[in-house]
Amino acid sequence: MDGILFTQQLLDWYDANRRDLPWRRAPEPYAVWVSEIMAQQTQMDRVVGYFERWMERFPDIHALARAHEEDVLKLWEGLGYYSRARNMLKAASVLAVDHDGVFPSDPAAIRSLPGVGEYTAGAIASIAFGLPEPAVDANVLRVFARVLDLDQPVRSGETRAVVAETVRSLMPDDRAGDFTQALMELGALVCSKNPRCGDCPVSGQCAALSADTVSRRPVLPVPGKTTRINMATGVLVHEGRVLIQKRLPDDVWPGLWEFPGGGIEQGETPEQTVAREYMEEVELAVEPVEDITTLTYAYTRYRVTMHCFLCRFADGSGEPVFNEAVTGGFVPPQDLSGYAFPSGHRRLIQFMKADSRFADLFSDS
DNA sequence: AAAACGTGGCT
DNA sequence: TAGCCAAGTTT
Repeated sequence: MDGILFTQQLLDWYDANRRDLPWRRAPEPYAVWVSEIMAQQTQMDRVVGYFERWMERFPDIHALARAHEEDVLKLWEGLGYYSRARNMLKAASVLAVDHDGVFPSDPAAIRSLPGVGEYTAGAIASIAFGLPEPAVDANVLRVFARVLDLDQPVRSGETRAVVAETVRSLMPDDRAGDFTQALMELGALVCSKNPRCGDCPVSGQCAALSADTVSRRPVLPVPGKTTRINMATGVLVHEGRVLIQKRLPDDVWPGLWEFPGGGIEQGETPEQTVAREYMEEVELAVEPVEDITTLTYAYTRYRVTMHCFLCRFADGSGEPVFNEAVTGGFVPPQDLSGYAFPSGHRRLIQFMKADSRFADLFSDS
C-alpha cells in the first residue's frame, strides 16, 4: 500500500465530507476531552446535544472542578455509562489541583487521567495538540481490518498493535488531528458495518476489497447472551408527593435516583413484588392500587420488563428507612425533573405525565 | 482477561 | 423482533 497516497486521499475526502460538529470549530483541549469522553460507545449524533448543554453549564476545567456530582449526573442523564461523568469530575479535580487548570499536552499525563484510556489519550493528544499519537477505536480497527484484510480477531492485542503501528506510519506531521478524525469519520460514514465501498476514497488500496472478503472483515468476537429480567416497581404517593431513593455506590446506576422496586421472584405476582420490595428496601407497608403501565428497556446484557404500579400506604402513613439506598424521601412530582433517573424510570415518569389518570398529581398547584 | 457498565436507533 | 453496535475504560 502507498502510505503517502492513502493519507492524501483520506485527508482530501475528510476535507470534503467532515461533519460539522461543535467541538471541531475550535478544537481546544477541554472541549476535545469532553467530546471524546461523551463519544465513548456513543454515536456522534447523540453526543452533540449533551456536549452543548455541558459546555454551557461547565465551560472550563475550573467550572467542572467546582461542580456537584448530582448536577453532573443530571446533565449526563440518558447518555449511559455514568462512570464517565464521575471520572470527569475526578479528572477535573486533578487538572485544577495538579495542572493549575491547564490541560496537559504530555500524552502520559493525559493517559493518567481517570476515564482516559489508550484510545482517548491518543485522540486528545492528536486532535487538541497535533501530536502524532495513534487513536485506535472501533472505527479505526474496522477500517484497517479491511484495508489490510486482517483475519485475526479484530479486538486482540496483536491486531491493536498492528493497527496502531500502521496509523503511526501513515500519520502526517502537519495534520495529526485531522488524520485521527478522518480515519474515524471514514469508519463511521463509509467503512461501516454495511460498507459503501463505492464511496470510499481509499478503495483502491483496500486488500479486503481486492480479495472480496469485505463482508468477513472485521473478525468479531462471539457476542455474550442477553438475560431477560422481570421487575416490578411502585410509585408511592402520599399527600401529593412521591417517594424516590438514591442508588448505592458499587451497584448499577450508582448515584442515580429511582422508585423502589425489584425482581419478581418465583410464584410472585408483580403486586406482591412491589409490596415485598417496599418492606425490604424502605420498611414501609404499601399496597399497589393502580396498574400504571408495563414497559421494557435494556441495559448492558439485560432485557428488562418492568411492571409499574401506583401505591398507597397500607396503614395510613409511615417513615421510610433506606436500607438499600444512600438517601431518599418524598418529593413533589414537579421536582422529579431535577433528579437523574435511569432511562426506565425516566420513561415511567414521562408516561405518567402524559396520562390523564395522573394529571392532578402533576398539576402545578 | 473476561465481564460489567447504558442507551437508543437501525436492520 | 431480537440482535447489533456506537469516537472504550475499569476491575
